[in-house]
Amino acid sequence: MGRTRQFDAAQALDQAMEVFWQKGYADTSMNDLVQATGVSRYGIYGTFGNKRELFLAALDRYAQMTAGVKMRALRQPDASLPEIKGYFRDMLRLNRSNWADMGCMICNTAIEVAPQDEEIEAAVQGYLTMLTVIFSKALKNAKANGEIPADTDHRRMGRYLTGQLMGLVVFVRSGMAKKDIKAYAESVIDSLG
Amino acid sequence: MGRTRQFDAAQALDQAMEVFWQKGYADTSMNDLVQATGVSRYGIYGTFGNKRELFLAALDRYAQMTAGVKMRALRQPDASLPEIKGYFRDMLRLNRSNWADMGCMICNTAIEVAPQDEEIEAAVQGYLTMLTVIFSKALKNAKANGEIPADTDHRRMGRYLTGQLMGLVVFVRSGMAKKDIKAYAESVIDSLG
DNA sequence: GATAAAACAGAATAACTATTCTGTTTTTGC
DNA sequence: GCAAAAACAGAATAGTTATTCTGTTTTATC
Repeated sequence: MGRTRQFDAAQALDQAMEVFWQKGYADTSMNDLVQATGVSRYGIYGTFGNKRELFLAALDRYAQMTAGVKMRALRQPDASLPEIKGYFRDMLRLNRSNWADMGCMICNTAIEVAPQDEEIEAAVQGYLTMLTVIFSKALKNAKANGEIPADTDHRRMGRYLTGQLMGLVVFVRSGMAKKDIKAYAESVIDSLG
Repeated sequence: MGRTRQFDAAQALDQAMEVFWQKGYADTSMNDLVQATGVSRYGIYGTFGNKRELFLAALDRYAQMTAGVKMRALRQPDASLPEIKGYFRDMLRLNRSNWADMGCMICNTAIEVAPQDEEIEAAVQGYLTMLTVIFSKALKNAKANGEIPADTDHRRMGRYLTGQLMGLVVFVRSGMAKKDIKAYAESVIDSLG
């Protein structure tokens, strides 16, 4: 018995994620979240715990979305160099969409929250490792295909690409001119040979 | 006439800079600044205006310090490839110092504040351009010395290095394991040939 | 339809925020 | 030493914050 819930928790989480992604943790108020989700305080606290736990859930949702949607092609078992290059090219196309200058929530969180919260720091490390693993696997395939030199350390290069991606999303969020961001991304792509 | 100031404004600015660098803008309170600097509210407001103006001054101080101290060798008129590589190697040494995991204040500000404040966004762009110019000049010398191919676009490569540096400082601030950060930095250095 | 359980909207709380105000102390020029 | 100006410490203010509480409404089961 009891009244039925008036909102969709998954949808509310998506909306909360977008606010946290855009404004960061400290600058997002519970009021912002109530407004953005249309869910009352009661509903938010009852469903997600508190602000910090909601943030953790939103961050995880972001990582799932990134891996599941934006990196779909890159995560195919046979993905190799073309998919890596395609990913960096797609970033520039997304850059013209709604997400124009929000950057990457994992990177934003690494900068803003990780130094002050061990659990969130550990989560960020996990997501960064996930990115590195995704790149590494594609690089391993690229090596098998002869697309890159046979003596490439694909793990190390995977981390190298993750770092270059972080540079890209910093540029995006910093408000840098699109042409300069594009030139940077092309440098990354060109470096892959 | 009038009472003499009891504090050194330059020193207070340095201390404020360190707090902002570590905790970011939103999470630093005026109380934090009063405590860290030992200067009263009256002194801070009278000398620096308000929190935002103090932050701008601290950010500029940081950029001057970075360019003037950390990049001293790189800014010599005849600096070339060895100085670039040396800079990335030095970053790892600094990484074991007091500034262990604070990252780069320009990057932190790009992520946290730039999207919400046009003036600060413009300042960040200026500092990022400054970094790119410093790298570009050294790369131009490297080209003249035959250390890198003659057809290198040194401006573009300068920005590429700035982006890779941003990736590095994101890793540092994220709390990544030192060995992985080191491997990343070595990848950057190796990419220079 | 009655009842109990759960969800609701929004008021209340307690702590914190940036900034300003107040009364006191110190200093310099006379 | 006196007076005025400036700097001081810290109280006061007005606003915001995350979280909890209160009273009302809705729902599923009997």
